[in-house]
Amino acid sequence: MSEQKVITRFAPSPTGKFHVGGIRSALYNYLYARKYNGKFILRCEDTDPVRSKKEYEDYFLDVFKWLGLEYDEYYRQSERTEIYKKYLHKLLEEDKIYISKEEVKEEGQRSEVIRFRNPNKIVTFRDEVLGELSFNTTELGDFIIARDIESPLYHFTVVVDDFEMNITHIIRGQEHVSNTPRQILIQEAIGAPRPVYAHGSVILNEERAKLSKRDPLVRPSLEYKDEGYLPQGLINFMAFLGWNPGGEKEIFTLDELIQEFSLERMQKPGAIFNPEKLEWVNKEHIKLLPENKKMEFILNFIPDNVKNLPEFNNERIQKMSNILIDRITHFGQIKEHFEIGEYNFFFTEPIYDKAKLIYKNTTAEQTNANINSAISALKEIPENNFTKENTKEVLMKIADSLSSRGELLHPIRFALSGLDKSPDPFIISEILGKNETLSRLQKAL
RNA sequence: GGCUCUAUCGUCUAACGGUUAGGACGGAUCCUUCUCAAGGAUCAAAUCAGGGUUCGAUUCCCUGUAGAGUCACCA
Repeated sequence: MSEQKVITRFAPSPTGKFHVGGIRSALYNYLYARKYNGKFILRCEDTDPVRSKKEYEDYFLDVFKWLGLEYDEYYRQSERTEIYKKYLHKLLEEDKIYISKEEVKEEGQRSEVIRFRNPNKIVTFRDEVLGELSFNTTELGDFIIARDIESPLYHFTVVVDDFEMNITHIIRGQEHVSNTPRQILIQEAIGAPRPVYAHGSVILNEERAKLSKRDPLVRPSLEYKDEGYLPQGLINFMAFLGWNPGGEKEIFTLDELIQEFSLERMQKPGAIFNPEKLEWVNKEHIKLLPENKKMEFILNFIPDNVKNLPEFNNERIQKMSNILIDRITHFGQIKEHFEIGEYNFFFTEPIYDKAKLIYKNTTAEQTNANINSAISALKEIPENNFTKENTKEVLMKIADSLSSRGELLHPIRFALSGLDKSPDPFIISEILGKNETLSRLQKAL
């Protein structure tokens, strides 16, 4: 017997902006399908006409595009009414479902719905992460599977579609375990085979509650894009929420995740979404970026008013790339840093309080003398060799001869940046270049 | 409340009967150029409790406790 091809699916409903929590299930299904050279199907579950919106469908489509999770097939349930109808008719004929008269208690309720004739049995199924699970379906009663023949409900459409699309593995969160027995009942009624189930851990917030829509943590996925997170960072982080490959390596590319992913290593206990860890993972992926990619991101996040500063130019940004990136965990922070003026001194002469040039309890005369000796030492360095290594060498020689290095280093750095906190004077002078450095030091005198 | 599931540092987790219970994030301390950042080093930090089973339990079983999920004419 030949191996059955793996087919997985992810089925979001377009009733809100697709949030990060959902990414993990999508990812697991994607990884599993790719690992076994199977198919990954994306299905838009838009059977609820009042809550489903086209804009939300476009939204999750954009998320998949951004994350680079490619799907092999795409379906919209709202376009499959005829298929569901066919099954509904068949089950009606077989008396496995029936049209039920209802007492109308609330506005909007129908006087007639379609109910499933519950065989009231014990349903037992094997879950790849939870083991064997058993439910008495009697308590479910004759649950409703369609409003009417034209409008089937979730449990029914899911089962029909999974059957029609030959889904072999259903990987989802444990919030769905209690849905499983009734879906199995429907499967048995339409004669569908039972797929492999794998119910992963629930993603929790800091309060240990399931991520809910109004949780500040479950932001719409694209906000992460807008804030300069890397898809590979978010993917790596989400993959590790409730799964891990066992080793000590933590930073994985998408391809590596495909290689490593396995159902057996999915976790049972709920996993708390820890934003700080995301920051770290994302930063690790930033470090992995090639230089030109880093530049691209940096440039995208520099505010326009900075780009209009007198000495702004891309070459200078290129030189600043390391100090910019050292200070961030996602690129949006570059924008923040520029917005509060952190780096303006690189493109325009700083304005500062002269008194602050003086280090601790040194005198103005000493400070002047120190700056002067720095100037003459710096002048010796050729313009085309004005590197941080060279400036460091000459400046440190002077600094070490003083009673404390700060007597020299502080006024130099401050004269260059005008800031209490800034990168070190060596890298600043390299970025500024010999002329600008000397001129700012001169001015400080 | 019913049903179902879960339980290792604060967090994500490793250890699938035998380890000084490992790693990472975060935290603390120190070092590395005055400051900031990055980097390096070191430290603190856990097997929910009680019973079994076993020569031996984080690991298997039971009870308790705690937590989570779910109980729609939503998905």
